[in-house]
Amino acid sequence: MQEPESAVDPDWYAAVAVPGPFPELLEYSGTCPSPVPGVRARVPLGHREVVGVICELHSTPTHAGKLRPLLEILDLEPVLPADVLQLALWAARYYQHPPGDAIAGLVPRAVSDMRGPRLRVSWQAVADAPPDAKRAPARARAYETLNAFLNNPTRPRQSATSAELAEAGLSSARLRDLVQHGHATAAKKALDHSSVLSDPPAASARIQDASAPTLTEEQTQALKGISVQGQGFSAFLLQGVTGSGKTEVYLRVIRDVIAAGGQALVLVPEIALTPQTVERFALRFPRTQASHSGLSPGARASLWRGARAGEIDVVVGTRSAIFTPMPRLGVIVVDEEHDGSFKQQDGFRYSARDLAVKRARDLDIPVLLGSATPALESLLNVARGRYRPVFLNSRPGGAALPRLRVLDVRGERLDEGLSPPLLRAIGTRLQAGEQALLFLNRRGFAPTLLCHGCGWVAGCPACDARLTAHLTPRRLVCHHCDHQASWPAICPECGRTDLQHQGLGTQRIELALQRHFPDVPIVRVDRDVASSAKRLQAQFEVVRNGTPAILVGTQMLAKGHHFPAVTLSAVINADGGLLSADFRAPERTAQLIIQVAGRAGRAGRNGELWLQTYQPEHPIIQALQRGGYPEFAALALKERREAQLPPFAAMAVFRADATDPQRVEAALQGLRKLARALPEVHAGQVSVHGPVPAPLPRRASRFRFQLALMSADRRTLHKVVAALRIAADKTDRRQVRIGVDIDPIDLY
DNA sequence: AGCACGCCGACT
DNA sequence: GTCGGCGTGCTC
Repeated sequence: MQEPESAVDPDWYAAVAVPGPFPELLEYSGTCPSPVPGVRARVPLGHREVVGVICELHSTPTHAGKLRPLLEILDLEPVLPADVLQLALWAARYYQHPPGDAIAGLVPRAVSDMRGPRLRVSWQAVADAPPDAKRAPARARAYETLNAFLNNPTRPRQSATSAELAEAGLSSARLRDLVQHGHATAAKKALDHSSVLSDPPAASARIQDASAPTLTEEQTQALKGISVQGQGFSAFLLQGVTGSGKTEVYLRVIRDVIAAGGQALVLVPEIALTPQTVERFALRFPRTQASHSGLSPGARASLWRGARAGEIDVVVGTRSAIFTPMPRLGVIVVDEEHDGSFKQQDGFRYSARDLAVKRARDLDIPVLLGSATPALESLLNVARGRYRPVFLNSRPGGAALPRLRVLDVRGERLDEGLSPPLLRAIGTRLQAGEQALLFLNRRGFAPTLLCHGCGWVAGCPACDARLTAHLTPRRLVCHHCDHQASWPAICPECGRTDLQHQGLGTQRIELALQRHFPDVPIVRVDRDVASSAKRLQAQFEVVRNGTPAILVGTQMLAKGHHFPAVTLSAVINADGGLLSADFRAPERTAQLIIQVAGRAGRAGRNGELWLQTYQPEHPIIQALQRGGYPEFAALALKERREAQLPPFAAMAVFRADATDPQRVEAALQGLRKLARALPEVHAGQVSVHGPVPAPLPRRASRFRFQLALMSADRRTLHKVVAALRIAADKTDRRQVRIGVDIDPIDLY
């Protein structure tokens, strides 16, 4: 290929993060004015041009092969400041993800378009050389389409973008073909997005704490224990029961940081990032901004710009906010640190919580992890002296933690999953003018639709899963791939009308409660309701006035929201998480139960938590009943230690999927074989498990397998994983997709 | 990922 | 000859 060779010798060599599945940075040569790492550059890549981020500069080449010259530096100032760039590169290495791809996902599109050059390609027909309609009819048709588009009588134009033409039915390949044969000319035009970078927020008072509540004695002690100023790196685990005022402690810590001219980053779980959460910070610190995946490109760019320029004091965001550039960052807070949403579940599978600790260490600033139900990982870090524990044990206002009532439902005649004692207890609370909250981990009406005549079960055509019956709208829905089907009136197998729905969903509980308590509003909160923000707000409005009501819902109910009038909460089916094959299921179940408990009995009223279970003697339930979460955690840690499972071992999982099940298993079988030949595996320092089919073996028409690796030593494991990944990269992505999940939190 | 190239069968 | 449809291989 002909390359316009630069006449002069290169002055420097740049390692560039280029979007794509490249295991390393790509190297280019450059001349004269040396750029700063973190700026974008236009570079040639194969037969195209892409935009990448310059990560490193060297005076001598590193790559053995030929180097092509970098085409253009696109920024004067880095789009990624050095610390964020280093964090992202470290994370790409740690989580074994292509660095270019990792970095491409971080920078807002409008700030830096990494997902392909945002170049508008415009095309123009050349009139004097139409193709021969006989020899090349397809080409002639393409030419005609182009001509017709440009000479459209209603809207004639000089040129057209490739996107417009694609809509008119001309593929970019066809257009390129026209250009190649001289029937059209192409002109490339860069898209201007400089306008996005403007509007700095008006300077104003940075702290407004006139109305801040006085701290309780315990909060004051906790704050003393944290004593953030000038202490450098330190990781704190703030263990506070629900309602103990953790947020107020965060606010005080952040206050001091801002007063000293610093910035603060607050990470919250996806489900907790509500306008109310942000408002809580914004009232105290006017220069607060929310960061989450739903931001418009403009808002995202503006946040990025403002944070980078130091005009924003507090960023409250979900996991991706960990990469926000903040030049004067003084503290990082991770609220509900045990929450699974801090771990990205596909692609670049980083843990924002763990990266928060890493970033704090790099910057030598404190990090504050808070939870009522800390992850076992974090508790072990306390035990090993890596995190400093801080406790908040009582609830302001003197409300006691709800009493745990384990309700053995064996032999009870349940009405739609509800036992008579529970119904009576709810009735009592309602009569006392109070509210009740019922938790069930499944939305819809019923998880199974079954023919009583022939045993036919409504299944998903694309997954190994049953379709869940939904009542409003009346449909069958796959909760794994969103496949929808109509709810049949007769059995498609045998034609009988004897269709029964089995199992419980939130809609079904809602109906049953309406029957039992016809005069009381039943408020359902799950993903189906939450898809409409207005509807969700309307639902909460009913609850907030404090008159008798019953809330029914999934996870969404268990987290974050304040329901002051709720005095009874119940887990309808506490057994769901006790039977799972995933060794982390008990931990998640216990956390959920405690979270649900936390919804009841606030604001001075004592509450109760009911657990309906078929296994009242189960160790998890026993431990929770005896000593709450700490007792459970001690038990669970002991079990994990004995079984040498995380957090006592490091873990990595290779996940593979393909349309052909044999191919997937064979690919992982190959990796396993390779692993066993490695000395670390052979010597037993690293154990290999599988390959086994994923718990949901077929999802969205793809077959899934996984291969797990564990080791007592993280670095040994990393070494083995790195070696295997090189082999995995050699398998054809188009046949079998293989990805690595470092520190997985879900085996799914 | 994106793109070119080469090979194939089908059509004209 | 061209036209498409694909598998295969490469990109500093």
